[in-house]
Amino acid sequence: MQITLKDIARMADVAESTVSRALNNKPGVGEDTKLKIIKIAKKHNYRPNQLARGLAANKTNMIAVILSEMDSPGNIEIVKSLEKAAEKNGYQIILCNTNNQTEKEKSYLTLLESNQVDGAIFIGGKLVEGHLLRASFSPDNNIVLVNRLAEENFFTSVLTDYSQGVYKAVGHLLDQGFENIALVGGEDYNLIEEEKSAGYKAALIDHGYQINEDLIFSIKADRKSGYNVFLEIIEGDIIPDAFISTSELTTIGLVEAIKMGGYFIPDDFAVVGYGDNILTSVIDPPLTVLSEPVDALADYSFDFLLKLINKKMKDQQIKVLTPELIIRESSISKYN
Amino acid sequence: MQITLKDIARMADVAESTVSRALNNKPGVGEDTKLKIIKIAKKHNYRPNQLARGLAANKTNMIAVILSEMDSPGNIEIVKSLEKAAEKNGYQIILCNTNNQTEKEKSYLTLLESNQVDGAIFIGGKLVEGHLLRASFSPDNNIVLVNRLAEENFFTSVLTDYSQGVYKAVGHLLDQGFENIALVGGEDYNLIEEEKSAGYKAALIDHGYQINEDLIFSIKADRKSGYNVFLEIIEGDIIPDAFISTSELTTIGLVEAIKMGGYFIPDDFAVVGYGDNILTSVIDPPLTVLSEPVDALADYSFDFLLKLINKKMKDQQIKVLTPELIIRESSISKYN
DNA sequence: TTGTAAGCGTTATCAT
DNA sequence: ATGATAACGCTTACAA
Repeated sequence: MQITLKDIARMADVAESTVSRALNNKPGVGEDTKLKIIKIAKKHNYRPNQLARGLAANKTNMIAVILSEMDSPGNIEIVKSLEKAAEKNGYQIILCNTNNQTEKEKSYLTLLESNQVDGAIFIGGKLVEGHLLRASFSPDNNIVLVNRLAEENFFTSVLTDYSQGVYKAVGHLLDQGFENIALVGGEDYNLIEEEKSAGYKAALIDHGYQINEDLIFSIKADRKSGYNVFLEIIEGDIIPDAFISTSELTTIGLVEAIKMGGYFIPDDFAVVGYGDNILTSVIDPPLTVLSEPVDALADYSFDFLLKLINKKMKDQQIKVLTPELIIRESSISKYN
Repeated sequence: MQITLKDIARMADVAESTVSRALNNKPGVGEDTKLKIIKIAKKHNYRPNQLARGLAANKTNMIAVILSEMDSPGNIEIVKSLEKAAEKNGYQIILCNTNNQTEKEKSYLTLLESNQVDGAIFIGGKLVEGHLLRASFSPDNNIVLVNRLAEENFFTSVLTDYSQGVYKAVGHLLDQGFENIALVGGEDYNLIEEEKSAGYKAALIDHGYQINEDLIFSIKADRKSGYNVFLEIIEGDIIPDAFISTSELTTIGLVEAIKMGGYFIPDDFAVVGYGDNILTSVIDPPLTVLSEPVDALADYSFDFLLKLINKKMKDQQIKVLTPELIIRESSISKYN
């Protein structure tokens, strides 16, 4: 069995409460008794039982980070950044992966509802559903959303401005002389997808072009779908000369399909992908990408969560960050 | 405030213990009272406080998975597989990333020592150090090691047989007519690196070749080091015609450097990489790789941990799994 | 079948 | 400055 507060109290010949105060640096302990207690604790490698502590203090110093998708290096980057912020503030992170399954999300939500964590950050995922919305109604459930939208915007959230991102990408491709730009977005009917196509359309119109709905594709955000959509497209009536792909995995698949078909990037098709990370960086040729502000997403969301936990958040906060367009070979026209 | 057992007991007009029994499907509750209680609990969306439950029962149904490296897709695959196993057995996973930092490992170890988790699985990382060894002495600390060695083998562990893996790779390359095979391994002086070079040497000798120590390289297991080691090698005296790279990230860097130098794979240099996953699959040309048995690693390690937790492990167990050589274009000689 | 009560290891309140 | 004690929400003998 582990050594407990009580044991230490006995050994130091003081009350448990004194030991607790001493070990937690709380006022009201004599300097010498404090030293004595600390020494004994160290000697016996004392570790406070966090369950008991959490139960008594109603605070665990743990937060849950709930990930919709673990195969996205961009998400992993956000997590790593969150880890740093958490460590700096004395919090530990529980990382949970839902694989976009609502059931798993519900199950992880109980971490919050059963007081195992002080708050939760949800990264990515589908439009917020009822269970999350209901949970958010309790002021005890501190929730921050990252890159995720809800019909009604009750949530403290940090968002990437996909609309702006796609707008930039379209502008760049038009500059390069590409005129038939296809948008490959996610299939989930949700507001984020709407944003993407809004940015796409706005950019085209602002530059004096027509919108062709047949060049907007909604597919599952995985590699295979990215691959298949290209096969489908080249069988179609309108063949684009450029692609904007708005998820990491579809980008991978799309590029694969293009190369497998014997076409060249950017000569036959220009490509703007998503996410500036190890996965997209391995692709040949070097890919122009919309780069997510991963560190800022992490910093803002952790900061918001901390404020929620400490009841320092007066009004609901929403922070919108703009992705950066990093231009590389895959979108540079040979005619330029 | 959340609703508690006591509240439900009051509403149902029974004792708390009865509620506890009813909600935990324990014997000794009348069918009708049980139904009544469950109904009330459901109606009020009751969630047991897991801290209190863990404190009372000395069991949290959570395990920690402590990852040395989050950028390795292979490790992520193991985690995903562990998640499935955990879910099936009613456990929740706390995922922790140490980034190979001993300090972080120590800090996460307190999850075990402070009873927040029932056990821990350590994936990858350096040779086991004192803190882990000491922790393992307490029978309360249920620990399983995956792909990690200790000087003294006190740990329940699941291992990939890197020696066998490299042995296979060398044999294959020799078959293909490559005769100057370089081994690019990790820098950490630890037993795993020794195993790799042991497999390398054994294969060469068994096939009647000499060993050239200058063809064995020990570098940091990251992308940049993989890149740099190639630059260094082509400046050297002996130029190899094939590479075996034993980590995912060095493989990426190595291939990059080869291509950047204007060389072709496999014509100028054959390459056998490590890890059959999304990252290595994106590389052009398709890479011959040593494929880690990720699912088996996960299944065995979770199974072992469960046995440890339930005190069903009689003797210390060590399971060794052999990686598979998946042959693709990058190691096929044009002269064959 | 059901209730009573002790106990898990802390923190926090109130005396002293 | 220190101690005694209740409380956190649950589980589990033991009693009824």
